[in-house]
Amino acid sequence: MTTDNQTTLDLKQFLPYSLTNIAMQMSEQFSELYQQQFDLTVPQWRIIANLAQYGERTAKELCDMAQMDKSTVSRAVKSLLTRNLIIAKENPEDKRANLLSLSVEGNRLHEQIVPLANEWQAGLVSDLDSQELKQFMNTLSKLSNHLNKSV
Amino acid sequence: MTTDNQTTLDLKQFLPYSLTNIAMQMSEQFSELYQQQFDLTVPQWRIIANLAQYGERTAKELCDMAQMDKSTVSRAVKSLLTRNLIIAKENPEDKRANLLSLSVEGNRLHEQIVPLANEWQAGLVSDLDSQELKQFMNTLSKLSNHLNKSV
DNA sequence: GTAAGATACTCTCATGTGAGACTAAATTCA
DNA sequence: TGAATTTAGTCTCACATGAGAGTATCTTAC
Repeated sequence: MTTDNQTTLDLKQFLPYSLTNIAMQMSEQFSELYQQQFDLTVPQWRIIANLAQYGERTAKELCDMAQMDKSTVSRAVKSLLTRNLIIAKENPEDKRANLLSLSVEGNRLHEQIVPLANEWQAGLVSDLDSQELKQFMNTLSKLSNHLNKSV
Repeated sequence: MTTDNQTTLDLKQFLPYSLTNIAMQMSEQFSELYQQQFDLTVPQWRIIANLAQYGERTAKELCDMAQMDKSTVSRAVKSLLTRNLIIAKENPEDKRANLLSLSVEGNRLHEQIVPLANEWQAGLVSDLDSQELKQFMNTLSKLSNHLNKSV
């Protein structure tokens, strides 16, 4: 790939541009699977998925893990609590920061979505062989590391 | 990569999730380069970059190219017009759809941003060798094709 | 050629987001 | 200890976004 630093910018090769486009499409298409069917917003789904994978966390930790604003998380948590999909437990080590975790219903919901998610992704990557996918994930995590370094 | 379709979802490996995170970080970090310095919003920058690369286009075409909502494009175009960064020319083939293009000032602005963008990306991918980058771009475009097929 | 439908764009309105003020709790430092 | 600072979370406000109505123009079908 030759890039002329002076005058030319190829958007297809420019990552902040093309990756944003692709990520938006993915998120949009995948979120159709849970939005109407399970009445979850994107932030709500992200919280549930993180609690399912990583267990008990505080709101702050969820902000950091999923790169969401504290207000967004605060609202999503509030709504998940009223729907009894998550549980808040007092944190013995810090009374400001409740420990959040999935309720039985929340877990059941998550278990319904997981196979849909895995199927969806299997379709998405069906054009790639496993070596290519592995390589792609690897490069992605290098990029992610680089971005986190410079913060 | 082994995935248990029944109960497990690894968010790090789940593309709608991890790609969104990475794309958001990229866009955020890169946009710092043009937001204050050149007083451009993200949609404004995207329009300028597309007009620079692809020449004269209608608002509708910009919507499709950059996956932006028609309202968002309409507002960004309006503002770029009042700032004289772009020019609207009547379209002989369709009086509803003006042909938009960069003005001299718009071009000058773009020429200032391009080297910053290329430098920025060069830093981002500095951990990758050129083969790895090429492969990554290739996989990205396969994913993009797949997403566009299913729309 | 005209009526009916589709399309490009603008505008209005409802909603979600993020910045920043605020409160309560924890930590640091003297 | 006690005072000053930091931190977690909520709330308010300003703003950007996207859905949908409205207008002008173009296309299709009879």
